Amino acid sequence: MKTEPDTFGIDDLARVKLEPWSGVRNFQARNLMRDEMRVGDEVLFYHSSVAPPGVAGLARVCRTGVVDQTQFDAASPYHDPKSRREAPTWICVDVEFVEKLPRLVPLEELRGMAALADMPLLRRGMRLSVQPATADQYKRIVAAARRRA
DNA sequence: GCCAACGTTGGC
DNA sequence: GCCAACGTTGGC
Repeated sequence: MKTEPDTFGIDDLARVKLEPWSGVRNFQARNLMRDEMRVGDEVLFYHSSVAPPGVAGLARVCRTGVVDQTQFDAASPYHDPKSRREAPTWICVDVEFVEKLPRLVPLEELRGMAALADMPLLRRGMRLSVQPATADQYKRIVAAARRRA
């Protein structure tokens, strides 16, 4: 899951412990949260729009089928006037803090890892804020962070 | 700040 | 349903 640390980063998640992943307004990303994620799924917490971008920490899906309340909030930048309460358009998940990695694993380093060649994150033009990763990719990134802390 | 990539919007 | 225009994302 990608996030801009200036807005909400791993330190913010560490502080609040649990956060509804609201504000996602892309159907593909919503479908991943709504249809693919399960309680207990491990999450790579990725910091974007900073130098350097990279995986900063770990989180976990702790609730699924969460109605994104910002869609009904007229004052929110994520307000969606077309969405109805009886059939909400935007469904997300709650994520809980697991840990801040001992070091940020930069995007550049991820690009250098052969085992990650197929990760959507590394594809050109990939902007999705929620993306799948395999268990193997997850383990390798965590291992890289611990190997050279 | 630039710009490539890509999603969304809206005219037709 | 097509597609050009536009807006956003996000690395650099």
